[in-house]
Amino acid sequence: MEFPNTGDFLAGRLRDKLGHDDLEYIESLVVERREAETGEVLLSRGAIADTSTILISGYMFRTIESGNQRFIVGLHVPGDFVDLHGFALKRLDHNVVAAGPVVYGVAPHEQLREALEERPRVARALWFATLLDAAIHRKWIQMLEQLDAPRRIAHIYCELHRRFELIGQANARSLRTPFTQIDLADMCGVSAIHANRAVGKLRELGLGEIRRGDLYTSDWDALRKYAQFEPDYLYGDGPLRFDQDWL
Amino acid sequence: MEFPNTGDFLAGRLRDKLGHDDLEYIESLVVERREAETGEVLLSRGAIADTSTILISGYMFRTIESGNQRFIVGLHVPGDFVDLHGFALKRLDHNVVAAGPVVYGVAPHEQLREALEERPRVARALWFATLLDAAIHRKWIQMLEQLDAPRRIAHIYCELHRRFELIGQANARSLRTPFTQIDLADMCGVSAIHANRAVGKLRELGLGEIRRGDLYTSDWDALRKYAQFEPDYLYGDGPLRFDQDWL
DNA sequence: ACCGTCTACTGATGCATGTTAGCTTCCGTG
DNA sequence: CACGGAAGCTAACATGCATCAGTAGACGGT
Repeated sequence: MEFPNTGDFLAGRLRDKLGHDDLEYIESLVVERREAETGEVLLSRGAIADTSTILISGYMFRTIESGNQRFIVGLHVPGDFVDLHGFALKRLDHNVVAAGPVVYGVAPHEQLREALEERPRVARALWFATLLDAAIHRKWIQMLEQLDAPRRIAHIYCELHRRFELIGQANARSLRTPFTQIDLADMCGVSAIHANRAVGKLRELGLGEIRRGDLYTSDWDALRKYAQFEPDYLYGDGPLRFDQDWL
Repeated sequence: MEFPNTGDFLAGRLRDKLGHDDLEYIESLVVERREAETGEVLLSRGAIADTSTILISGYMFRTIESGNQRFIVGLHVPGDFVDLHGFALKRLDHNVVAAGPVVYGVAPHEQLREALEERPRVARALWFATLLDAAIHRKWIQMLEQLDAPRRIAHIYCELHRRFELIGQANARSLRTPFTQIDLADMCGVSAIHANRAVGKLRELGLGEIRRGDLYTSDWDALRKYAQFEPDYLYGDGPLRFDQDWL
């Protein structure tokens, strides 16, 4: 994966929503490429940022700290802008942390502001990206209200798998992540011990084997059914399909 | 409360973020005022809307249905646009339901689109509103991951109280809502029976009395402490204060 | 090779919450 | 006034999950 101007690493989720020149334009906003290690805090709550960040490879967490405890409130996959909201809100209400080794790009707000003013299609695509984040948040709320721990874990992996499908990077029999069981626990709102039992239950049920964060399964459909996973909220190809005409 | 052109019922949360003429402009987008009864579904998942809705009085729920069960994933108070995201996403991923008797305004997308193009400050204020929704979603995720049922209920009332403060409608000793204990249960992801226990516990602890949805308390601070409520995420006056200069 | 640390895993016990069932109070309506 | 439905409430038992205690393997540093 080269950089810059390769034309295939950026704006993953928007890839088939925008024309070639808009995509190239978005790429051109990224002036620098950086790397970070597991656990590195890329953006801190309360800090004022003058750049926005796009994830190129790896995973990032959105976390909220509260009394020595960490809560994971969102996940990001390659191609996601992780802090577009920081552009408009100025100060972030949460942290952004590297879930494993990551590569990311940096886009100065100054140039983003210019983009918003001069490229209405790009402006709306970026707005769409933040609205998609909100839709995913809502699904997590429902997931936490409805599902028990094993199903929450299954749902998270199903969501990630679908998100990788949407950027053409899904694998038929596995999904590789750097997540520890502690990470899974912090996403699901359960203790690490219980996350371990939940992982054990998925194995026991024959739905999937999670080893060092990597999920191996022979039957995604069974896993999706178990987790009651319905992908509509990701605005891919289903009934809620994102309306391209609008852009 | 008259209509239209009263200048004081709309854009509650944006009131002190925009100038007078921008507020008037937003008001002018609302071409019709309507009413609805408890439980009425104002917007259905999957439907295509050509208008956006602003809540004038009462409460609305955002709900997701799943297998005969209803999950409440968000709340709205007067002055909130409840479906701005419907404007950009076209199809909604969830329902919007009247939590009690409501009055609301309707703004055609056509005019909103014009507003976005001709009034960059208004466009950014509306974007801010959707980002604020997302920040609230994140807080709910954390709340569900961290708190037990009594604290979740307390947190929800503290959040509502603060949101009413921000639009100048808070009451020092009470907060009136039309919520049933079933509604509270569906917000907290617990059974109705357990919501009842949680309400009983708050009463037992002397933190507040909830009767037919109305909360009476003599000590908001104690309630906030119990719920570990930190209002920063609402982007009011705290350290995360919304940056007016930016608009 | 040794040590400490991090991650995965297991069992025992208690609290939080779900489920089922039945009862009461309130309120609108015939 | 009688009635019925919806909301609030209570009890008894079952399950989910937290907590505490402890073991074992992987890994990096010395």
